[in-house]
Amino acid sequence: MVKPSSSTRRSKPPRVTPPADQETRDRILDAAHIVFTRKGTASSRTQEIAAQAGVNKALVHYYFGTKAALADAIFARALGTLMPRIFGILADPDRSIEEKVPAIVREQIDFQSARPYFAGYMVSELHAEPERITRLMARQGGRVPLDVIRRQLREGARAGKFRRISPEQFVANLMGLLIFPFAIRPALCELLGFDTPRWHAFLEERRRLLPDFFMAGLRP
Amino acid sequence: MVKPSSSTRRSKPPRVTPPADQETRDRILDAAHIVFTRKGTASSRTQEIAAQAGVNKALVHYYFGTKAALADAIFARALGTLMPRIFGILADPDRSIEEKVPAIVREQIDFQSARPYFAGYMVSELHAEPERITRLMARQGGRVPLDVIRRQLREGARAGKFRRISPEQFVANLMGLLIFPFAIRPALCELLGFDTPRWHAFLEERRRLLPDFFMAGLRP
DNA sequence: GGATGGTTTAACCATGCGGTTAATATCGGC
DNA sequence: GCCGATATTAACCGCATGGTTAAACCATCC
Repeated sequence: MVKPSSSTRRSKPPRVTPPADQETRDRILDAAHIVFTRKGTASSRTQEIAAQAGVNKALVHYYFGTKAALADAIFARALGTLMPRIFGILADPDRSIEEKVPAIVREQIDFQSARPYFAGYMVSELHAEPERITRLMARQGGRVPLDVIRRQLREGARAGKFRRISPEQFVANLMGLLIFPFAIRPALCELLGFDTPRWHAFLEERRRLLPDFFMAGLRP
Repeated sequence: MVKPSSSTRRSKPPRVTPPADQETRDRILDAAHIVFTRKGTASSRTQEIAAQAGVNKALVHYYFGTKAALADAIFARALGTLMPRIFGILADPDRSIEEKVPAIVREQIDFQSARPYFAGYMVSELHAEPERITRLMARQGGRVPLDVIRRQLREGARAGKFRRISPEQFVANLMGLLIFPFAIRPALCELLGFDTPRWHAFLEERRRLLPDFFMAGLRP
């Protein structure tokens, strides 16, 4: 635990916010991520996070002050992991929409498959505490960059390649198709009678289908 | 409050499960629905439900035994409201897919618009307690009726009208497109810079767009 | 080797909350 | 008008949980 002391340590001003040991800090963050994503913030116990991190409960408070602050950190981190994977690709001016959509589909199906609780967690938190995203978006990034995709959609429409569709609808459709099935996986499996292998088959099918389905939906 | 006594009352066996006054029972259910959908089961307090129902907290337990049981009741009720609206239409053998899709789109956008917390609540609960839906589906209905839609998709594909697509993918796509934006509304509004009027404009646009988008996606 | 200051822990505290209980209110039947 | 049942309440209980505290720990510097 005892790391070679924070490198950003200046000698004169006696620091106010303790930077604290980065290693244990990360251990707690990782533990919190596991617990929070699995159970949601409200049903998670700081004690369980501490245990998961192999650390005393008080230490969690030492590093993050309050459960809510820790929850914020985890949520912000999750958001920061997810959004660039979608909007990073969408904002690329050097790739056509026909290239971007399959790329995002592949990327997201891989990403979400590897993190079974991620989508459900995100949606749940969004619903449980809608103000949080306002707060967070204000602090960091801000709006999402839609100009590239807007331009590409407009040009495609002018060329008769696409139907007239706003980038907002485009994004809503894409995210709905990609994320929703993961967010409600247990229900979907029960509803459709999927066991785990059939779920994976479903995802494989989806990987092939979605790009065509989505692009066909774009055409007039 | 005091209703003309339960009609199902038999005189001999001293009833085990109290049928209890239907009117207050419903008042509690309605109150619980409001609180649970707004805050989610985990963050809701029985006290708040009681207050919302204008009733003593103990009475909630008198009627439903435990918070979890009440939560189950509310969730089952919500599921029973949502599913038939989608699968009732889908299972109709007398309407073509071209008729069903726009009907469901209209219906769902109206339904969800009138219940801003519904979608988020459903997804959250699904994520928080995945076993619940297993339990519930076993008790009531069971699987979802996909045969009609399967037949229609197959015939459409044979006629060259549709791409080859399984009813499972069909349903996943439809639900994702319809429900997801409502489930993450706060995030979507923040992300896309929507205020309330623009959100409604977005929904209007969506009402027009989705049937075409979806049907175009089906075509080969 | 001891003073200093960040790190970690065991023990503790206050309280919010789910659930229970025992007493009261209300009504239908006689 | 009283009886037996159900309906409703105020008061209470136990405990889990978020958060605090005071002490121990352990590097590092002089």
